[in-house]
Amino acid sequence: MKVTKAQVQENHDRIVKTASRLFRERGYDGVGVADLMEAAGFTHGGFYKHFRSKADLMAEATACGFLQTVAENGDIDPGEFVDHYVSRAHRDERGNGCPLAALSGDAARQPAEIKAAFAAGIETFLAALGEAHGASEQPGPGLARAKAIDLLARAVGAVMLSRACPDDAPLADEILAACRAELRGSLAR
Amino acid sequence: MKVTKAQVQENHDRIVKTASRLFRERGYDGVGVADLMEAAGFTHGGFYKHFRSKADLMAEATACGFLQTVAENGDIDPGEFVDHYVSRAHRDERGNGCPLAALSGDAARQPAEIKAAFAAGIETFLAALGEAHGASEQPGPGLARAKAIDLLARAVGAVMLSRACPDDAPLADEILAACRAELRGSLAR
DNA sequence: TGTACATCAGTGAACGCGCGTTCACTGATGTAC
DNA sequence: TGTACATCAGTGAACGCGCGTTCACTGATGTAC
Repeated sequence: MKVTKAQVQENHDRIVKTASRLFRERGYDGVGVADLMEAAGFTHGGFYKHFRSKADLMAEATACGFLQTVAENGDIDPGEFVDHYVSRAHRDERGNGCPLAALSGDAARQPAEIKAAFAAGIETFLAALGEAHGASEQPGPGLARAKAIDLLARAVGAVMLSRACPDDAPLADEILAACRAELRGSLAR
Repeated sequence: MKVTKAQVQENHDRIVKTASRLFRERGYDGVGVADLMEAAGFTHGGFYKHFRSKADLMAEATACGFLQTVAENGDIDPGEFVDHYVSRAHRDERGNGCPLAALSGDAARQPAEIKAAFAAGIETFLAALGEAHGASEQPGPGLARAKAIDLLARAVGAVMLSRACPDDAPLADEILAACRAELRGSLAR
């Protein structure tokens, strides 16, 4: 049965948001089209009325995840960002966390379409961090940008290494605590 | 046909080494048992004479990758480590590079068996970095360990973010350059 | 505004394909005498 | 040392299963008159 235009848009958004969460939880290859459509409340056949391919959705869902994450992390100063990002809560909530920490390992093996979504996401992140960072203490935009890049890489690396450890390993929490402390120290300088 | 005991061991090692390289190149899910055995010069049926399951091989191949990587990065000082690890050569040579940068995203979704191999690999890395780092300038072992963890997370994060960008994106190289410069600055302090 | 018809989002069965794993078989190796 | 036999690494066909994608169909929506 046909549905209203507004309903189509709403359904499309629901599929993308569901995919965005599931991809972050299980990886791109860990979520099938049928899985995903069922989780969004549909049967799998309708998928290709919304997307040309699974890769298309992957790109769209990735961009959606960045939007959500940057909105949550954009308007806070670097210290707050570190505490929020390099945390057990973030590590344990993959589905609502940053796509960089959840999917950048997968992205490296994906087609240019998906990699482009990551590059765009990183730039958005840098712009948000650079503003907060640069405004507070850095006069030169170039230096502030390099510092923002390093800050992001450190935060992403810390969460990823922590996630790679067994859930009950003390090392998993130690990594977060050590990186958080070192990052705070760097920001204070 | 049966083969000599020495040949069995040699074949086993060849399968593990081949898997270690292929997994780092394509991810755990990107390499099938048949693919892998063919790349090592065998037919797929013999796989289960060497391993109880694919997951078993994944753990063994991961440990093998860490051995190789720590051997290459263990006996150098932190500055050399940074230049070697946070480099275009490393980014572009996934198959012979560090398992942390190639597979820690995948590891987060794998069974405890594989995660344990990662935790062990990280500890080996920290021991190697901690010795070089701690001996040269740090008196307290606790601080040296936290610094080694942060150093590793930064290096891993930098390579992973660079790999997530399209191959021809300036951002990919910029990330490596910025993180390398910031890391060198931190080590100098 | 009311009617007839074309559109198309969503359904559910079906497609070919590659996956991890199992199995009967082969034949050189390793062992017991 | 020589012979008979059990072992078992490697072969290649086969298994059930889930994947991404296609397709004929349905029926309410949107549109043309």
